[in-house]
Amino acid sequence: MPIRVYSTLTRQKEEFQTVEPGKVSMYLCGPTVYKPAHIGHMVGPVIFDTIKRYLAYSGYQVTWVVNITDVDDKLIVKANELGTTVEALARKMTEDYLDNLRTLGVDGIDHMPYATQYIQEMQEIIAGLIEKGFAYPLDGDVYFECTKDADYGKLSGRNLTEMLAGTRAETRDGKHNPADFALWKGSKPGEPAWDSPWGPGRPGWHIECSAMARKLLGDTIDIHGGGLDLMFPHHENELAQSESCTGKPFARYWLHNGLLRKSGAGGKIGGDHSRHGDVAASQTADILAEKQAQEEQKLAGSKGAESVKSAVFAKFDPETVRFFLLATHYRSPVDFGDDRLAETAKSIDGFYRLIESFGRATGKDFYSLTVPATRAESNRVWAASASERLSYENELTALRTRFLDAMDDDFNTGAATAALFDLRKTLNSFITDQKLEADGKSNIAAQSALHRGVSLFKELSNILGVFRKPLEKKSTGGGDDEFVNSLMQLLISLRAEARKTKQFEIADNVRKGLTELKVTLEDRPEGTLWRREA
RNA sequence: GGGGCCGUAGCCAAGUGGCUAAGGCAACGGAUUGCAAAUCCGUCAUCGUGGGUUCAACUCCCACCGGCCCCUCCA
Repeated sequence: MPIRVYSTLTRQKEEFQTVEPGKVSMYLCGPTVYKPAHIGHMVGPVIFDTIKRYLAYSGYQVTWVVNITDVDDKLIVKANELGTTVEALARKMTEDYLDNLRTLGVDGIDHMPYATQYIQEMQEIIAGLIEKGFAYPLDGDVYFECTKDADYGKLSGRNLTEMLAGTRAETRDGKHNPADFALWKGSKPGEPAWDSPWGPGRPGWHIECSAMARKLLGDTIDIHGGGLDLMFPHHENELAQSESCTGKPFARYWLHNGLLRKSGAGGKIGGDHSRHGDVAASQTADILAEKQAQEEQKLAGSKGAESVKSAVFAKFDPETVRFFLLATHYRSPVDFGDDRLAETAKSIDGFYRLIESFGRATGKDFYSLTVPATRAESNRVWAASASERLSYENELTALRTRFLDAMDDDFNTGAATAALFDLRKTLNSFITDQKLEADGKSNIAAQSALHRGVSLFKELSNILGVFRKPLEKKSTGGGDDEFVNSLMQLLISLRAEARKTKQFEIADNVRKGLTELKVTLEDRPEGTLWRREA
C-alpha cells in the first residue's frame, strides 16, 4: 500500500510522491523564541518527528528542517521589557525549546536554522520579487503586492476581494492594498537592524521561512508543516512569496496539525452565543469578557501559558505525553489536561507490565533489543515466518499489517496505537498460555516466539518513538537502590511466611501498609513482585 | 460579516457507501487468587436532528441545532 497524505492545498488525501525519488525534504515552522515553550509548541515537533520516523522506516532519506525565529517584533518588545538583548533572550528561549524537544524524544531534526543567519538569502528573494513586480518598496519598508499574485489565497481557500470586503485591516498609508504584507520592515533607532538596499531594517514575519526552506531544501520541498493557526496568513504568504519568486511550486504537500485546547479547569464557555451583528451596546462588556475567557482557554494566547516543564513534565512522564499526542489524529484539535494525561498514563501502564514480563520470561532486556529499522528489513523477517503456521504468528503478522496500513493512511497514529494495544493482548496471552513465567520457562521454542513478537512490538513502538526507555517515575523491584530493594525483599519474605501459615490478616496488613506508601504487590505463583506507583 | 473544521457508547477516540462500527479509560460479569494485584475472556453504540440521492448511508448532498478554529501575534 502506498503512503497517502492529506494536503491542505488540495483538501484531500494524495498518493505520496517526492520530488526526488527516495528522498524527502520536510520543513516545519518553528517557534519565535521570546518566551518559554508551552505544550502547544510541542505538538508539531512530536508529530513531524513521528512522520519522519515512519518515512525513514519506509526507506526514504529524510531531511527535516525546523527554523528558529530569533528576530521579530515580539522579541524586541519582550527583550526591552526584561532589560535584556534580543540576542540573549532568543538564546535562552531556544535552549528551553530544545530542552523540551529532547525530553519528548524529538531527535530527528536535521537543521535548525536561525532566521538572523539568513538575512542575505531573504534579501535576495525580496530583491527578486521587486524586480519581477511582485513587491514594492515604501519608505524603508518593502511590501508584497497580493493582487499581483494570481492565485493568492489558494492555500487557505480565501478570495482576495471577499477577504478585503469583510476585514477592517488597518491600511498603512501608501500600501497599494490592505492585504499587502511586509517583506522588509525599516527599523527605528535602537531596534535590531541589517543593512539593505531599502535601508536599515529587519525581515518581515514570513520571508524567513521562504528563504531558509529554499536555501536548505531547494525551491520545491516535499512536505511543509505547521500548526493549523499558521495556515493563514503565515503559510499563505510564504507560499505566495516563494512561488512568485521561483515560479515553481513551493511545497508538494501542506500538512497542518490541529491545535491543543486546555481542558478541564476553565470549564466551558457560555452557552448563549448571540450573533455579533445584533448585540445591544449594553452587552458589549459581556462579549469582551467572553472574548477574554476564550483567549485564556487557548494555549497560545498572548498571556503566555505555563512552561512545559512546570505544567506537564512535573506531573507526567514524557513518554505518556508523547503517547497521548499520538493517540489521536494529528489533524484533530485535542483537549489537553491532567485528566486526559492521567487516563493515557493508565492505558499505557500495561505496556510496561508486558515489558517487565518479557524480561522475566526470557531474561532479556527489552530496551536493548535490536529490531529492524526499515520496512524492507522487517518484511524479510516476516516473510520468512509465513511457513510457520502458529496462529500466534498469524496474529502478529496481521497486527503488523494493521499498524503499517494505518501509518500509510495519512500517518494515522491513532489507529496504529490501537494495533499496539491488540499486540499487547496477543503477547500477554501467549506468555500465559505457554506459562513462560512459570514452568514453561525452559520451552526454548516458545521463548524465541515470544522474543519475536516482542521485537515486533518494539519495532512498531520505535516508529512512534514511544517505549524507548523505562518510566522515570516508576521503579520495579531492582530499580531502586540496594537498600530499598533489600528491605522490600525482607518484607516480602516475612509476608510470605505469614501466608504460608494462613495468617492472612498479617499478610494483608503488610500489603495495605505498602499500598499507602504507593507500593503495589503482585502475588504470582512464582513469587511476589513489587512496584512503585508514580 | 467572510473562510474552514467537527458532532461516533458514561468519557476519550479510529474508521467505512453494503461483511460482526477499531482501540483506550470507567463500569459490570467470569477465569485466576486465601483475598488482592497483574493477565485473559465476556457485556456495554441503531454513529447530533430532519430531509434528499442510492438497490444500499453512520459514510455523499441540503437544511437545522450544537461545539470549535482562522480572518490580529500565535505551534
